[in-house]
Amino acid sequence: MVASPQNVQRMPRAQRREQILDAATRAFARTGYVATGLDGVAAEAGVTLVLLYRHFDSKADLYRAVLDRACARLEATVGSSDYDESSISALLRAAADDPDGFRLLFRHAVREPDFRDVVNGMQAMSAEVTRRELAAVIPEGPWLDWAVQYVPTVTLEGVIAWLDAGQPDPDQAADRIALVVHSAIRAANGVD
Amino acid sequence: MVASPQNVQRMPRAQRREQILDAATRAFARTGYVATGLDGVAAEAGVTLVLLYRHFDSKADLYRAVLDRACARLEATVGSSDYDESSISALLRAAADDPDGFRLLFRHAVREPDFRDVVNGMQAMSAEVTRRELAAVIPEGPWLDWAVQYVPTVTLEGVIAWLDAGQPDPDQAADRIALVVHSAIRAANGVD
DNA sequence: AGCTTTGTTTAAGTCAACTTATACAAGATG
DNA sequence: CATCTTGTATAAGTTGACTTAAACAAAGCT
Repeated sequence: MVASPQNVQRMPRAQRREQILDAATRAFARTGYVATGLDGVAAEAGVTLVLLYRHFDSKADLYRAVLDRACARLEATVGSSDYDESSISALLRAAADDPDGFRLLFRHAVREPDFRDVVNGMQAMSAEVTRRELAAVIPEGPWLDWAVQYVPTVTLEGVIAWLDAGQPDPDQAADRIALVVHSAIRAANGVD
Repeated sequence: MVASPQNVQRMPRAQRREQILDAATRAFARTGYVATGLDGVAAEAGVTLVLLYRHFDSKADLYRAVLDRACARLEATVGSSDYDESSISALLRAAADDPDGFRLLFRHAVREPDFRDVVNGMQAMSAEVTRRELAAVIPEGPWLDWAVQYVPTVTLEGVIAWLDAGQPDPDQAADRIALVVHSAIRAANGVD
């Protein structure tokens, strides 16, 4: 005989799916894809492991769904805007709206070869756009390469540090991160 | 009957150990602890899987040895110096001396809870020293927290980007990273 | 009331990666 | 030459995590 489950939280399918995605985002944001077990995800969501498989075909499928949603949210807030002043504000807004997703994308997903393709929609922003913008200001050579890698990192890490610091005044934050970014661009052109 | 191995590279035990550590550092630097298989490490070292176990008790043991050596090298070059101008030069020198170890420590090991303790000898540098230095310049509050996390990251990512850019002129690099670091500190105090 | 949907429990299957065991080949050394 | 050390090859044991299956309970809708 099977014990009868008390206090089961029933939910329409779509809503449950979202709730699982929320929990999975939190869980994966802590330790990334490989090191995070589905046990942990299920526990975080407060449901059974089996239920996960009623909503997603596999671990990879779930992870892709998590990343896709995080990407979609990010792009909805940031858009394909050029890499100008306002885009830092937009990034801060996006990070505040979905902190776990933001951290997941930029602390883990970017270094997971199997899923890099999902983030490529934004590596366009991060790499190609940046290079085009920077190439107009920095002469060809190793220091341009340096800046192309460094500037996005400085931006994103500034945002993440802002999240971790408790999200003080977003407008100030945008100005301050912009200051650092500009100094990085100036640095790539030589100190003097 | 067993095929006779041709062209076996014999080596004194200590030297083989170092060679394995080199290969393991490269392998782990690519994908971190969990996602890197001992198969891959053995292949990278050009030896058999079984031989790994003649030198190290387990995967965790091997990884610890790799991290310990990378830490030791880093500390030998950087020392427990204060966080002043010269320490950026020292970091660049250390990174150039052991690029794979450097990347392994600061892109992977810092986010692997099971092995964080190994890196703690330098989280002293990264966290405590930094906080003391910054607390003298930045008023208590969320922006101090922001800077305490952001400044070390800006420093280390600057170094890694420099590695990836082909290590152009170390002296220039030190000046340029210092410029960005100082601008981050200034930013934490407000833009104006 | 009866059917569908959502959920649980329990159990078992699969598979990759870590780990250990055994036997053999060949250089180094006294 | 005898022996120790370094190395390979092959096979099997172990474990943890992903995955599937089956049976049952209860909420919700028609």
